Amino acid sequence: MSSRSTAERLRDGGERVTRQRLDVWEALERIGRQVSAQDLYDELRRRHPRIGRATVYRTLEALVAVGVARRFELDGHVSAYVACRPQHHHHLACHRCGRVEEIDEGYVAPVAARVAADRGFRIDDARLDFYGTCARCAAG
Amino acid sequence: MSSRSTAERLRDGGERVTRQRLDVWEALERIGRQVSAQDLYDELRRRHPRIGRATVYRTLEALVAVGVARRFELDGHVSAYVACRPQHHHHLACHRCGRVEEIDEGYVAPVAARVAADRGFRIDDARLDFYGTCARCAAG
DNA sequence: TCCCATAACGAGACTGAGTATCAGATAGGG
DNA sequence: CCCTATCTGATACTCAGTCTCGTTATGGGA
Ligand SMILES: [Zn+2]
Ligand SMILES: [Zn+2]
Ligand SMILES: [Zn+2]
Ligand SMILES: [Zn+2]
Repeated sequence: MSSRSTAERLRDGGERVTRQRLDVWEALERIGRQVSAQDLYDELRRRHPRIGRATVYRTLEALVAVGVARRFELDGHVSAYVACRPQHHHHLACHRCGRVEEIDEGYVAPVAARVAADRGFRIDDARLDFYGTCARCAAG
Repeated sequence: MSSRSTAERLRDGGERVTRQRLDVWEALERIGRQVSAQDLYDELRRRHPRIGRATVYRTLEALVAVGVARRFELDGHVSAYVACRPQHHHHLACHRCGRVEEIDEGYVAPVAARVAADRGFRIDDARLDFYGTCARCAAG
């Protein structure tokens, strides 16, 4: 169950597991696409009217830190978050419907290795994001 | 000369060429690394005390729009800008010294083609960014 | 199970990046 | 040179994100 794996991830990262953090995670996963922190906060308050604004923001960063969510940048300088496989960093985002698909690490690793070798760079992190129109939106 | 090419780029994009826009471009290029809009504004006011805050922000977006600069996201949810070859989108950023090197499109295009074919995605734009330590910082 | 140190929560104040407004200035085509 | 659409800059404003601090609750240890 995904909420259990998130709880374990939090514990492994030295973070406490709280009701609120699981609520945030559940909402993020249920939405299933990229969403701004503010919109997620509004959504959460419908089911959990007492949840705090700061808690949502803090929790989203915690989820990113333990690797089950990822922060994006939207147009207009606003952050958005998406539930995400741990350690996964590469995405295919449809800017029509907002759906985010994941890209396997295998596509990227060889490029990183070549760049590191060619430029003498020690690479700690990589981000590869493609933007376009998903198959479903292109059809419909 | 690079400022002339920037002027041409602005004109080609239907944007006017003003003294302030060239000043912003010149400062951005002289700095030669990623810089926040606020820091660039502070820097610009030393030489051009009457330049307006909004002008700097607007101009940076205009430079991005015509393809001679690129917007980054720094930690802490702050945008940073860097002078950039037109249409160039891929970078190698040293998080020790802030230097940004460019990555040739040739590294990325084959990956984009494979992803598009495998997933039925029509790709409009791609971002590939590597973060790590540059050769100079690793040595020193 | 109970305790308790410590981390997380929540209400609300605060910060500051970024934007809107608008009167005045200016680029640039005719 | 003129005219007008665009740009500038001073200022006010918005609102995403953070901080504070008193309260609550987790989770490890007795
Ligand atoms: Zn992912
Ligand atoms: Zn779509
Ligand atoms: Zn570049
Ligand atoms: Zn460096």
